Amino acid sequence: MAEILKPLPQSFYLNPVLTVAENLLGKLLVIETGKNQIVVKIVETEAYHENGDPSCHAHKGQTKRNAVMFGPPGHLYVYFTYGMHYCMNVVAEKEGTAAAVLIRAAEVIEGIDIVKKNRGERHKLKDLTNGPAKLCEALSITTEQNGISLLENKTFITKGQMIAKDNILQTTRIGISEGKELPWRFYIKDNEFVSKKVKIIGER
DNA sequence: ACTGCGATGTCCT
DNA sequence: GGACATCGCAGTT
Repeated sequence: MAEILKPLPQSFYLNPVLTVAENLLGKLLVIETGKNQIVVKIVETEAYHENGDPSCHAHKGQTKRNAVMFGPPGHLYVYFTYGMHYCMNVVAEKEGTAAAVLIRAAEVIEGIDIVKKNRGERHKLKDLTNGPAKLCEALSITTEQNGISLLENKTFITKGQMIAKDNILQTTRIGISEGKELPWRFYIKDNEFVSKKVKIIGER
């Protein structure tokens, strides 16, 4: 590899979850897999918080499944859903407060061969990682990784491209039935790896 | 382009 | 027993 990549400090994740969600855009997620590594650029995120957010898994308090969300920031919260899919989140805010950012989509920077192998060769490039469960499959993330630290050198997030405010769009979240009105989804404008194009009312 | 729907297992009430 | 922070495929316009 060309350069040394360093994990973001825990202080990055200690911020309010909406701040973390927005600031994660453009950052690089690095997965070391044996002698290879996969690097992806985060292009779409959603924030979830135990307070005021009925769609958050921790909305009704701590359970076995959501326990990691209550733990220290900078760890991975992975859950299984729809009988066949995994979704990955980054735990934010202080220990004892349940808050996390769902990584919904990313763009592969390095390790495309491994990603194609994980996802299946039939897919088009942009369909490899343009959704939360697709991303987990691309990176081989399962509940085995639930709770791991992002502050060490195996799986971590590092500084990437700075995204100008003008190139960040904020909308309501996708695939939930409660808390629909909260504009807690962030994505990079015009990025082709974003999971869903949204019709913005009033735009031509 | 969009719409509907089946697959499938775990957690929580 | 119901819900589920989804995906891929088939059918339609």
